Amino acid sequence: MQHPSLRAPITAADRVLLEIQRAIVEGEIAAGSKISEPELARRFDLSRAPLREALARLERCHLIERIPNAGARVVKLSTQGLLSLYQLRETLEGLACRLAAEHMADSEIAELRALLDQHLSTQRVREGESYYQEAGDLDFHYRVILGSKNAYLINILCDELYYLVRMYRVQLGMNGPRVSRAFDEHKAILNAIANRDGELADLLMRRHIAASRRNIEKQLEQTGT
Amino acid sequence: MQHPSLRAPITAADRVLLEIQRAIVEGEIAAGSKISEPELARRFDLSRAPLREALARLERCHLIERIPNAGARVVKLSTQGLLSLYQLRETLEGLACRLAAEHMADSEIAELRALLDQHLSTQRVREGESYYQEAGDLDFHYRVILGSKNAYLINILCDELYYLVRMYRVQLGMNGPRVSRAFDEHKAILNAIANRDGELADLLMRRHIAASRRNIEKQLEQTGT
DNA sequence: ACTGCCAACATTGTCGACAATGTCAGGTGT
DNA sequence: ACACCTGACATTGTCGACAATGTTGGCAGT
Repeated sequence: MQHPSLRAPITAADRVLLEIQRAIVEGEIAAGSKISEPELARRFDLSRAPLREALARLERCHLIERIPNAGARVVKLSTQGLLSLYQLRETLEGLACRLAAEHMADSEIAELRALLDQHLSTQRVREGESYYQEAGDLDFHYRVILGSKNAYLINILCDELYYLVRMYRVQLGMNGPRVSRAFDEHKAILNAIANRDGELADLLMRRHIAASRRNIEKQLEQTGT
Repeated sequence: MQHPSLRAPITAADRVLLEIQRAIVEGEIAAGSKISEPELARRFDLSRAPLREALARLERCHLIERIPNAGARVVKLSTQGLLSLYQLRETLEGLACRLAAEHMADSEIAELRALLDQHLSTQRVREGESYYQEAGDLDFHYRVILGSKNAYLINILCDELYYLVRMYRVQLGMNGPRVSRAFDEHKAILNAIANRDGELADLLMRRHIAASRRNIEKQLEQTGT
């Protein structure tokens, strides 16, 4: 019940999992395409045993769907799926914020504030360079989630849902939008947490994610169904 | 992304998964005890490959915890864990209720009402026989969750969290409490859903689960840490 | 020409053995 | 007596091969 990056020993299954996760999230393995165990085993030069272990975990984070005796497919992105995913995110990250306002140590809050200031400056320097914003946004959300101190909540958001979130953002080209707006919203959320106002932090986070959802929905409609 | 009971082909890993799940939930395999792959393989008379597949899914529903190269242990019940679990349940099932009020078909609502009436009568007949209450309560919650029509939400609650919920209830001997109260609360929730009042249904479900949590917490404090 | 059956193929599920890692008891040195 | 090292043991991770299941193309019958 801890974040996988913390688990010390790295096995072959772990390595191939990270590679396939990245490949799927970035679209290198196309959404909706079939997964062939023998093919992937050759490609990554290992046996099917650790590969199947990796596939089990990919299913856990909703990146693939398996049917017994029939194989696995990469998930397809859809408006319906995006809506379901963000409905959950709004509720869960709202809860995370409320709990973070109760449980985060003062030192953690200070670090988070420092992080935001740092992001702000790098963002001004590299105007338009959106990768930093993307990574920075994730970093902020991760810290708040971890601040909730609820192991199940952390597991669900960080290990099971966020890879999918990233997949939607990357594959729909969510590169440089909402930059300054998002920063302001992050700042407001942080202030609410610092004031130990869980209710407000909850509300602000839900709005923040709802805005993000509308942003992606717009993009998805333009791109096609 | 569907409830496992719907997946047609049943493999050896599926069978042993169900058996071990039951054994852990009912305490036949003690909480906190170490899991030995060779031992379980002998006990269920199969090879370690499908067993490891089953263990991967047990980890997914938080019944065991694995450490690479070191083995797996059955989870230990704790007040902290119970609190974390129920914090999540309150929020998630509240959301499920709100969505169910929006998405459940009239026919589904009618079936749910029939189910409640049936439970009420059997409960009156078999006063004190708590198994039916336990099963009936789960049945009610499952139907509401499924009524949300949110695949991710359904997956998290039914496949990842509810085995643990049952484990707490069974091992703490939550057999016959809160019977009539719970029925009334279910009825009120159903009415809110039938009236398409998602906000009220959300609130009532949260209260219902909070009451259940306090009930179990009391039991846990009496039993020990 | 179309439908239904059938056989050959490819893929997934399972198995037993080997390699790598972790654990623990016993011994040694201080 | 205590801490550390060491080596034998047990367990987990990985591998290649076999069995079971699903899929696909071709053939026969209507």
